[in-house]
Amino acid sequence: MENPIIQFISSYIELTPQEIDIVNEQNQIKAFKKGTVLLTEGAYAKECYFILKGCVRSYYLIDGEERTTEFYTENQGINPVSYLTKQPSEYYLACEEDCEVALSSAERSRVLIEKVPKLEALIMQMSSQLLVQNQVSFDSFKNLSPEMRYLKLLETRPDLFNRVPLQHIATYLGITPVSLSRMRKRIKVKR
Amino acid sequence: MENPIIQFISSYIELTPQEIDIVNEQNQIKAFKKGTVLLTEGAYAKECYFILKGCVRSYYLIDGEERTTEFYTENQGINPVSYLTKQPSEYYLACEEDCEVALSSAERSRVLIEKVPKLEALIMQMSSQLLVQNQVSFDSFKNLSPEMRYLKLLETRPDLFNRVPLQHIATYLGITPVSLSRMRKRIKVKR
DNA sequence: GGCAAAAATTAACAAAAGATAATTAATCAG
DNA sequence: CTGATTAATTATCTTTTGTTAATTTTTGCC
Repeated sequence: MENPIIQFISSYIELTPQEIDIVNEQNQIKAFKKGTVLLTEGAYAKECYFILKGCVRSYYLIDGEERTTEFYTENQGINPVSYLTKQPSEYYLACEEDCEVALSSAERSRVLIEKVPKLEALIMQMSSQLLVQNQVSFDSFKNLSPEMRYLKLLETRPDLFNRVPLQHIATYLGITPVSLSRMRKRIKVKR
Repeated sequence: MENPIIQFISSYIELTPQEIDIVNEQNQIKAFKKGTVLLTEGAYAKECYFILKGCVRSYYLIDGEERTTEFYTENQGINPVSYLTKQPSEYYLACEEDCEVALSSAERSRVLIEKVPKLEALIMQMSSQLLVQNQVSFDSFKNLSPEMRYLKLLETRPDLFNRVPLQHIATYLGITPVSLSRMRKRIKVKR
């Protein structure tokens, strides 16, 4: 059975057996226990991630409160802003479940692209795709009410509700946990 | 006096006179009157833009209401989602002022990169920068209240308030024009 | 299994936003 | 300059969210 990264790459471009070996060589996989903090506010992100298994949450700490901005799950990549800008991170990354994560660094990405040049096109494509996704998400967030955001999340990522505490989903939706709880009750009564 | 695109590129990488000529050749500049719609919902964006002068607004039409998602002004690039995905656009692009805009297309970008390969690195860098900006904007939007978003916009882009109607700023901030008007009054009274 | 900690819900009240309608102000074309 | 159109404000009322605190439920650990 092939590893998930090769599977992922192969769904975009064809890799020769030699190239698969190279990718696997450059590949570092680590396991993290639930609760592990991968990145802290103020720290410099030295690595980017690709989730093989589990769930990682990004959040800001504002007035002592955690404000969730994203949940990353299987087959999602994390390019911390701090990793891209080389500035101290403004947010945290923490494992919400036991995780298996593939790690890469600027240095290792460089080597990998050097050895398998056609990966560069894929990376550019993914980067553009990431931008699109982010933009679409932002637009959708702005265009929807909290209640519609909640209902949409229920449809698009129902698994999240069994994987992370509701309070984190609340701040992800841009509301307080109390408000989410109230909203859920309201919705139940409606039908 | 050099044209703004050359100036812009030169602030990142060094261009030889020959390269400047090539860039200028591939460069198409158009003027649009205020009110011109550059992209319509359902249409396929064939071009991307770089604003030399003026202001372009992106907005969705939802239940007959315009919901502004971005204001693009001088030295900002516009990569419509539709341009990147080759899918019909979900939003509109319209000139809020008389504009001067540099246009590019997939074909022309390809030729340009072929002739000036070092531009590819710049484009990748800008793409990554765009992703960062978008992510930071989204996070900030989610972490701030409408009032704080308004105050922040006043600080970071005060020019907008003299360039576009408040109603569009309102939907950009994620609230209704009526609510913005009320908020402005509230803030005045406070001090 | 039972205890402690964390999470979720509920209640009550204040603050802000949405909706609708009416009024005032500003803009623009002839 | 003026009338017409568009934008902005104000008022009123409803709905939703924020805040704080108390209570119930769930989770995790020994």
